[in-house]
Amino acid sequence: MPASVNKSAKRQDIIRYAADVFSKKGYNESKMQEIANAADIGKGTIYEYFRTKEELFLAVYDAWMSDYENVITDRVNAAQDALSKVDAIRDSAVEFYQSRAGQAPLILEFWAHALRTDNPLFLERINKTRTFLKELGARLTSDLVAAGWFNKVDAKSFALLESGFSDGIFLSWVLDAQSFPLDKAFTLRQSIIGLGLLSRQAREVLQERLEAKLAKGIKTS
Amino acid sequence: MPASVNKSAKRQDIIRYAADVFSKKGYNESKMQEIANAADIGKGTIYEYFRTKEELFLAVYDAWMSDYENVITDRVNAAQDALSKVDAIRDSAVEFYQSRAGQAPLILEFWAHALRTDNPLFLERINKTRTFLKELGARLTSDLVAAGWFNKVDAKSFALLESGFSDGIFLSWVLDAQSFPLDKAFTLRQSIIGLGLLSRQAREVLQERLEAKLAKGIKTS
Amino acid sequence: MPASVNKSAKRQDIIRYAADVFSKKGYNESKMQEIANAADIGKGTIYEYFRTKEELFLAVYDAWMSDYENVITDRVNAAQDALSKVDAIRDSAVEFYQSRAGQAPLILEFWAHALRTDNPLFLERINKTRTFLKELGARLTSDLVAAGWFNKVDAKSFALLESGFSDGIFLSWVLDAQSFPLDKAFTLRQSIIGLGLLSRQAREVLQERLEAKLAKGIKTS
Amino acid sequence: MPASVNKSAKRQDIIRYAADVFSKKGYNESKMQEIANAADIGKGTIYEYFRTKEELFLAVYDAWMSDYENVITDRVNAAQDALSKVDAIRDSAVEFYQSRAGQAPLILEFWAHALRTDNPLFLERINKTRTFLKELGARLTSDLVAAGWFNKVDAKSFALLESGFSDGIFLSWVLDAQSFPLDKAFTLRQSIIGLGLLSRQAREVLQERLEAKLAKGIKTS
DNA sequence: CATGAATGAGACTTCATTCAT
DNA sequence: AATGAATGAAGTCTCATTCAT
Repeated sequence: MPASVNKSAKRQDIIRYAADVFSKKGYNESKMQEIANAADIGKGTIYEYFRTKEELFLAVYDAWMSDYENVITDRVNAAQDALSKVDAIRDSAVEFYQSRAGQAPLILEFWAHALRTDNPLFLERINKTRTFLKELGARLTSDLVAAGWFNKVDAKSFALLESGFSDGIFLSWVLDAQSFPLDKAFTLRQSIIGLGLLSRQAREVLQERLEAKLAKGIKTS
Repeated sequence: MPASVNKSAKRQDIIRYAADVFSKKGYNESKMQEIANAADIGKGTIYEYFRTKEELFLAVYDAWMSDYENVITDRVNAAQDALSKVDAIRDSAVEFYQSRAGQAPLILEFWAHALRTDNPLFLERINKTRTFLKELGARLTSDLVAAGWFNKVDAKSFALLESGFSDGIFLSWVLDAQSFPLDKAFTLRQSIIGLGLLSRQAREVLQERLEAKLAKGIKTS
Repeated sequence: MPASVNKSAKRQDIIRYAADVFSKKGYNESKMQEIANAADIGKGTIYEYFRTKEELFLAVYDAWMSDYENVITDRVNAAQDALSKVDAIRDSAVEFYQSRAGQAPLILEFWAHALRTDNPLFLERINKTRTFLKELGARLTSDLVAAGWFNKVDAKSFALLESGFSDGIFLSWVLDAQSFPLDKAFTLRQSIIGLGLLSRQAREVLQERLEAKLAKGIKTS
Repeated sequence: MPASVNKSAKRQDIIRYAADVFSKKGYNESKMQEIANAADIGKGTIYEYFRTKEELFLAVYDAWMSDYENVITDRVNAAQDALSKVDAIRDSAVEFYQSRAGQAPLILEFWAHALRTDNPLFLERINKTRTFLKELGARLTSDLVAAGWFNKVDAKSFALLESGFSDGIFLSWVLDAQSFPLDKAFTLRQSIIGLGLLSRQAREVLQERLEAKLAKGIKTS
């Protein structure tokens, strides 16, 4: 009779409603009672599915990030060559963030919470996705170098940086109240990364030195 | 006898100790009593200088960001030409973040708090620094284009993106437990932005299209 | 098992215990913890039934005054003629106050609180009972005039004054540490009001003038 | 140079300003800082003249009541015969209350505070004035009986009751937001007390019994 | 399984009072 | 004498969590 007929489905239900509440109020201002009301269940029922508020919060983040990884994986697998795979990542990231624009502050809340809680699971979960993205990025970068599209670049360093770029654009977008088009920003990012800004003349002067740096990456010494 | 002999100095004292506590515990887990203990003053004394916990939190952020802006302004002013000014920004950002590595989580905490509080002062304060950085970045970018170092690029769009890049790298650094050298990352960022990753052959194919995108920026339609 | 098995009964319980505490300590010196202890419940439980301390205080007063009005109404209805109804009011007032002698200071506390709080509900509640008593008094006075027991007197003015007399006697009784018999005082009051103090000779001199004043009441000019 | 050049005068100053603040806010909501501001002195200065907030409060009440007693004493002494002395009391009471209408709630606050504080001085001070009034009233009543104006009445009982009547009218006046003319109410009171309400016929029936009660007063059995 | 009444630890904030200047 | 910065005890109210039904 209810929308969710088994434990797992109901768990998903709660996560969905909790995500809404957490998004709007942040972790500390979200009350278990409010989440229960949103999910139209009793306050005690939440505790049948999650031991603590923190565990629920983690589950919400986990659901978001798993969705994110899955969307990207699907799109990347569907793309034929490295170049289209890169586009696939960019497009799925943009679409994903935009489709959940209302919940975007949640991500910041997770990051902040992960840094302040004693519970190591939060940082672990964050790094799971970060590692997924960095490895995927490094793999594609290597492919693009191998295919002759890219100059030699330290793939791991670049992937780390690039995932930072993405998060940074997303962060700007959120702090600026989503006032600029996210897709355009990601496209511009790609143009910059691809072409660089230097003029022909400047490039002639600096090329050698900069190529060395790209190849070396950010490794210590 | 006391370290601080006047109201203003004592206020700074409290801000300094509060910054430590907020950094370690986050906003909600930081207790006024704990801050008072750290500053070795009575709990009530804090309220002689700050009306609420939130006001103190804002003052801590304001102090941080004001310092940041001042450091950058000084270094930029001391630099002679646009190219060294760009380096000055990069260097002062890196040094500033590194010198306060322990308080880095504070920034995330502010961002998260700003997005959920009803108090508009938080977002306003954040945007003050963001605007400062974007305008400085746009100005320098225009100079570099005018000087022939850069190809034509929409300066405001690029500055927005670049400040996002910086925040993103900083974010990565914090979430990765500061496990990579921040200066190397910023240097690599600069190489990428300058030279781009495309190989000579790929560049020939894509140059025209990408240059158009750089000139256009992220403006809508 | 518990003394109160439903929400409403438990609410009444809390009101009863709160009345005790408020009576003994006054509003400000009564602590929620103390009331909770008296009622043998958790501090938080009070807040399940009353949103604030003030709301609880109002509920205590409301319960007292509702009881008071009900007692009087019952007794007045049971009395046959106007004269016995007047006695009924006097008797029920005296008995009511005496039966709750220990809580008498509460009334003063309400009056004082009502005059200083911003919450208009307090004065409204006070005036509800005052209006009830004044209207009842005016009605009976008119009946007694009509029945020839009383000379012509402005019924509303007299009722206002008489309810003031009652409160005044009660006030004296409380401030004098309840050191005189309340019933005797009310009886004496009734004798004075009925017969007046003037001697036969004085009456002859003053009767006409005073009767005019009684008929006129306290209306302006 | 200052308005008050000696300790005693400054003490009076503080009392005056404190009376204003206490009147407006009540005891608990009046803050020492606020009183200091009103008196345009430093917070600590109040403590040069009063040991505690309660002592200041008591001093305010004492000043009020001393003024009250003095006004009445002066007017009563100026009156020639017992009958005019009675009028003098009534008039000075009415005028005094009206001249300080804004501070009227203060009296209630005192009464309430006296009943709840452990400090016995409050009730003692209240009873000082009450005794003054009751003794004065009893003396005048005896005079009026002796002079043949009044029937035989227990003077002490009547004086007790009558001072209760006065307080009761004052109370009504305050709780009804001073919406009726106080002088008219006191005049009506006097008419009732003098003449009584009973009609000629009723009086014939009840006279004997009521006169016995008046003579007996409220003494216990 | 589901619930929601009960709980009490704990936080922020207030403010009377002190005391060094 | 006058001040006001400093204090910390104390109070109201919140809310995650429990558990009997």
